[in-house]
Amino acid sequence: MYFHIDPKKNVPLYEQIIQQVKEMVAKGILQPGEKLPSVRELSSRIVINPNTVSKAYQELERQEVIVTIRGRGTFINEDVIQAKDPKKTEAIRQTLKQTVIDSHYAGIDKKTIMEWVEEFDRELRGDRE
Amino acid sequence: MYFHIDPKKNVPLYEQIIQQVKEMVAKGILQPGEKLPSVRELSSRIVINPNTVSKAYQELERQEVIVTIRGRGTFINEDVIQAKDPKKTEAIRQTLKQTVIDSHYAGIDKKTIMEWVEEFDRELRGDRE
Amino acid sequence: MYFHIDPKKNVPLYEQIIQQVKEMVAKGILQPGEKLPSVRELSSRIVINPNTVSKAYQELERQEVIVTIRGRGTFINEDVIQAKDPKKTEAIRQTLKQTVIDSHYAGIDKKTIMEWVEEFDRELRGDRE
Amino acid sequence: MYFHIDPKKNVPLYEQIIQQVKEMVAKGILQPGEKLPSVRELSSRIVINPNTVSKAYQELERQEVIVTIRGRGTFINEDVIQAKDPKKTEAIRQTLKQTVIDSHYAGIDKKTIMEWVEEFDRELRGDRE
DNA sequence: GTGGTCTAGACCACA
DNA sequence: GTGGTCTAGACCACC
Repeated sequence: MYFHIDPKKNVPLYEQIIQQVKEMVAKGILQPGEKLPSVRELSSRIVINPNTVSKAYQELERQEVIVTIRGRGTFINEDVIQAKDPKKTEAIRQTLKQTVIDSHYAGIDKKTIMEWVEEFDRELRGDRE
Repeated sequence: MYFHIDPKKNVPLYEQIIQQVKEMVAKGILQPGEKLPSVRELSSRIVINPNTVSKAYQELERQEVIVTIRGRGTFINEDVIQAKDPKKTEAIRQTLKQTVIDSHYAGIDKKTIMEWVEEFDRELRGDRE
Repeated sequence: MYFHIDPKKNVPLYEQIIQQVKEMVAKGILQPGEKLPSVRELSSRIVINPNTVSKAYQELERQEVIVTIRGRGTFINEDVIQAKDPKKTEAIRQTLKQTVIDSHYAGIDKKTIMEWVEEFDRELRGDRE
Repeated sequence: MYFHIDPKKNVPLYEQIIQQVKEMVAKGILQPGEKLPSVRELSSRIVINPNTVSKAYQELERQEVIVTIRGRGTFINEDVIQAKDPKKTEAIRQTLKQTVIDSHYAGIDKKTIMEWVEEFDRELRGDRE
């Protein structure tokens, strides 16, 4: 369970933590019920301010990816929610549209995009379902 | 040639302009050599600070999507560059990966993603190639 | 006499115990003079730290809901106090106000709130008075 | 548009801000589209750290009570959402239940509770609908 | 030990 | 000017 945080990216640090936890959960690297490192531990491990880790954990809890139990720690939620939120869906659609346009300018063809989607999807679902 | 700018989105205004110009060029709505509205005209039309439009145009010129000819105006570049920049490619790959993960949490399956990619790609290339 | 403790709730564990004891007393499920399980017994039954149970009992005793007789155990107080504490009254008023506001945002109308109050009140008083 | 923040309450400062904004919006004191004081202004006005105000505003935006426009400020949302979230509804029900129980111990009868609900509800809806 | 809140002060992107 | 992010360091409630 490794975190790769890059302060040089323009993605906020707390957002990078969120993304990586969600990725690890989706891939099954983090199992439901499993304990996450404490705020203090993770913050010292990736050399970052505890508040930043805390912010990431709170957002993850809001998204129901993790649950925090007072005085005990934070844990991966037992049942991962897959709520169909129309707004969220539209946001993803727009991001994807922009990605396709950007790919066009970067000389990446549709076939490559399709292969990448296959690859990422396989990483998430292929090995367990 | 219509712009849909939404200040409520968390995408910066200048970025929204950039995206829409690039989309219109990629779709062929804006043809090479075609003249863009002046900074002042566009800024008054979409009710936005001229500096913001100016920033968007500067960035578009840096990306070689448009060219500015002093005293004449700004125009769509004659040949759209499709440079294969490894950094840009990797950035797109990462964005796509995150989109696939987000889709997983939003309950959007691979099939839907694939269809969307098809749809967006068709909009860009289908009608002219 | 069952306890339903949920560590995932953001209500502290000791507070959940307090609330449930008070509810059972108010409903008549726990009768005046009745013996409560010992700290050790209850803590092992609901799988919780004994200190947490102890804290709940101490607070219940402070509120004169229960009394502890050294060497004999803890018991429901013979006469439930209904002291009119202006501070407490104001606190309840404020909580209720916030609940009405939250209901407004949650799309719950006044009628529903009234029905719920009726329902909860009936559970407390209806069956015995 | 006055804020009454009391650091002595055990309700977090940022939560007090959230509650008061929601109350003012529900009462019509703050109209849709109206601008809220900037983070810096409000923080200096109620003598509180800007980060605390910022946290309150971000949570209010998440709840779609306000919208923030980059570089311009924060505004009351044009259409107040009244989403029926079962979890939220259940949480309100539980809070109300606890309030009724607490009222029982405080010697407050059902009639008083009903009157208070009437009073608070009138403040929210009575004057405009 | 755990996470939650708050302060003070800094820097940055955006308009 | 606006809000967003991050750091450093403190205090508190809970378990």
